[in-house]
Amino acid sequence: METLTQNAFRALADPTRRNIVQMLASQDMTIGELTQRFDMTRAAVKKHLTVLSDGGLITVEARGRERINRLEPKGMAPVLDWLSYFDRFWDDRLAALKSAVEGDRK
Amino acid sequence: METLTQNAFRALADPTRRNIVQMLASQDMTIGELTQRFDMTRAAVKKHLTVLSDGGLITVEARGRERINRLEPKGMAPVLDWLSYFDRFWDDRLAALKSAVEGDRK
DNA sequence: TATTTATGATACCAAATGGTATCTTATTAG
DNA sequence: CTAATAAGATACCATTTGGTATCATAAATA
Repeated sequence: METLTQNAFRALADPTRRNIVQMLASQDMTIGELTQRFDMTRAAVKKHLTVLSDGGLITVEARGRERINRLEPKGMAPVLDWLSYFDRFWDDRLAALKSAVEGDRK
Repeated sequence: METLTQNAFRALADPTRRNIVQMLASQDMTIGELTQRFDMTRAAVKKHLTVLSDGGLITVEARGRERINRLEPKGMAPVLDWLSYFDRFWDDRLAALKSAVEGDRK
C-alpha cells in the first residue's frame, strides 16, 4: 500500500488531473459533466478520478444513478506539509508567515 | 516541450526524488555521495537528477571531475503558485495570511 | 415493463518510467 | 605516463501509466 503523501503527489503529477482539480474547485461535477470538458473517453476520466480519490483529493457522493465528485480540502494536507518543510528554501516570505501561524496555534 | 509547472510536479511525484530533495536541503552533494545513500546504481540516481533538473528544482555545478548538485529554490515557484491558487480550499487559514501578504506587496 | 441514461469494470495497447549493465570520457593521483 | 576515480551515454528490460473499446449494472423515464 502506498502512503497518502505519495498518492497525493502522484495524483497531482498529471496535467489532466490538475485540470480536473481546477474544474472541481469551481463546482462539483459528475463524470459525465467532466468528460464533456475533455477530449477523452469517460473510462479515461474515470481512471483519473480513481487516482485523485486514492490521493485523497476528491470524494464521491452517490446521488441516484449519478456520482457527484467534489474536491476534498483535507487531501492536500500531506502535500502542503511536505512542501512547508522546505519553506526556507522555496520562499522565505511564505515561511515567515507560516511560522507566525504555528505560533498562533500554540 | 513540457512546461516548467508540469516538469516540477512530475519531478516531485517520485519518492526517491523527494528524498533527494530532502537530502540536498541539508547539503549539496555529488552523484557519488547521493548514490551511497540509496540502494540503486549511480545511473539510476543520475536519471532522477536529470528529472529534477528538468523540473528546475536543482542546479549542477561542475567542479573538477565532480558535479555538485544543489537545490534551486526558484524551481519550486510554479508548484507553490499552482497550489496557492487553491488555498481557499486546501487551508482557509493559510489563505487569509497569504492574501494579507499580497496586500502588503501592493 | 421496456428503454434510456449514468456509471462501473475489464481486457487490451502503446508509450513512459524506473531500473540495470556496459562502455566512454575526463580529471586527479602515483 | 599510467592508474584510478567521477561522471556521462546508451542499450536494454519489466512495470506502470494513460488511453481505448467493450460489456455489465443500476436508476430514471416513456
